[in-house]
Amino acid sequence: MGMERNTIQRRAVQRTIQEADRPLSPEEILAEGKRYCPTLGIATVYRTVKEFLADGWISPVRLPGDAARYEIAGKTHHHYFYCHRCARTSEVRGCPDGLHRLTPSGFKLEDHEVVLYGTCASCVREVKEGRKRK
Amino acid sequence: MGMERNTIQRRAVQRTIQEADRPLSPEEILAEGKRYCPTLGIATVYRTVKEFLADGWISPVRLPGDAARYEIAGKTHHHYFYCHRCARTSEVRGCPDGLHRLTPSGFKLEDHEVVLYGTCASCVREVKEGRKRK
DNA sequence: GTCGTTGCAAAGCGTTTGCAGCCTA
DNA sequence: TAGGCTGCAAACGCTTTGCAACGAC
Repeated sequence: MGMERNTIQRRAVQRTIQEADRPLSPEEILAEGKRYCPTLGIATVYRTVKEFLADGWISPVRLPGDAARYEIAGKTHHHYFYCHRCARTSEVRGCPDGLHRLTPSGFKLEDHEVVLYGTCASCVREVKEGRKRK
Repeated sequence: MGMERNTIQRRAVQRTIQEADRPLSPEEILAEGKRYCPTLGIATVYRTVKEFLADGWISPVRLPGDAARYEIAGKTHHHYFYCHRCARTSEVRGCPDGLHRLTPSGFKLEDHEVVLYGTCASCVREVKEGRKRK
């Protein structure tokens, strides 16, 4: 694989992505990665992510209209829930039904992407707390 | 509605979006709009699009990894089929079932996006033709 | 004539790249 | 020690904003 030198920075990025339970944006990788390497820079994050992508070790998660996020490759098929309040992306298991029914006749369906939008559990909780205090 | 003055520029943007048979990016709106107003500037396009969005006249089309595009609002709720062969985006009516079933417990589902990927009817036909000739 | 609107240019913002110095092997 | 790797800062492309001039009403 492309990694020729095993540096603190690369281990930090690798570990960060590995330990995350959701796809991370470069900025999120930087913030978390600094816990393992305080001098970590954003340029290195971008360069390392690019390398890991080329290696096939991670795969890009592209939500409509949002910056790319990255997660370990080879996970089982899944989709995403995007919280518009905290901008975090959670993983969603399973697929909706009837995708083939939607496909126009004559078209060949090969893949699909589903993104759910709304408020995540912790934000729902915070909103409720906020209302109580008023 | 927000439009207080009926300027050439706004009419140009409005007409461009109205006459398009597909969602347009700001850059595409600028290029087309210049046919109706040669002095049209990109800043005005962004400002006008923002206004139209606030007015509810147009709605954003968000495809994964792609820049935002805009189309006339008020169409019935729909999704998109992206053909990876000709890179065209078709409209798909209806929604899959069981979206709520996918939503993690405690989360509040407010919206969703579905993108189908595959081969469109005319590309399916072309591929078949190609095979026959062999 | 007023004042909302425009076009330019500059500023933001996220991402990429050039480069001198650092550090892994 | 060599040269890949890093961090800084500048460059980039797209979008937003400040401002003086313009023009719809």
